[in-house]
Amino acid sequence: MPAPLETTCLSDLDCASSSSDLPGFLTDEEDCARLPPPASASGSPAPARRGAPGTSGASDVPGAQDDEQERRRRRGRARVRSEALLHSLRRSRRVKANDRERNRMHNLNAALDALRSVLPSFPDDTKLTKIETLRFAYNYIWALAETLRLADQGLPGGAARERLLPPQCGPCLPRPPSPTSDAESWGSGAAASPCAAAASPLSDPSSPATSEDFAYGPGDPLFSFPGLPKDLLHTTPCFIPYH
DNA sequence: TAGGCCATCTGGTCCT
DNA sequence: AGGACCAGATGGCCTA
Repeated sequence: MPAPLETTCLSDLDCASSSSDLPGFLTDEEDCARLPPPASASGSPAPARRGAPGTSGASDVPGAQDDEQERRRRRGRARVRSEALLHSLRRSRRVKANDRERNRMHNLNAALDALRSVLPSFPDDTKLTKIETLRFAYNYIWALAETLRLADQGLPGGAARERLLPPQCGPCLPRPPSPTSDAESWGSGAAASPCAAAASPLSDPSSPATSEDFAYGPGDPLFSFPGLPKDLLHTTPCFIPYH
């Protein structure tokens, strides 16, 4: 019965260490089956390990009944050993998998940090969350690409914006294309018109936008895209989708 | 105290 | 078979 392992292996470390000394593995159950009841309650565990398997005194007891009993005991011990082996094998694989997973997540976080480091920084050194970093990077890349495109066209910022503005929109750029079809997570669900969310904060600074509208409003450090034409900066509410 | 963010563990699935 | 990837669960920490 693997019960002792199940109940004692509460942590990975416990189990990892217990699996390392497996070759000499002997469960408490085996010890109890093999040994006579201890004379005192505080018997040291060392004596329990004495005697190799098969060297018990049962063999010098004559009688088929005793033989059968001994066979049954051996079968039981073998089953316990194989189950424990299986359990500890699974355990050590799990521990290794956990370790790999941890490393993988650390690498992912390192890559995220590298991404943060090339994004425009903020005066208050606010660390972007993971999701903010990804969204901001996406928008930032889009904004840079847009800037390049305008530069290629040789258009001044104002004229360029004229061409960019959708007719139904005020001071607003079209949103960057969604990287996925999951419109909800990129905030387009609420804004069939890309300007819907931005209209309020732009027209009325006293009523700041909620996080459902967009994350960063005019004056927010996130507006400071290096290299972006100034007049384009004021259009950013529409291309910083959130939620 | 509730909610957000994060790290970690875990089991399942896919790939090599 | 073993590793990579993924998503769900859980618990800790922090902030409004």
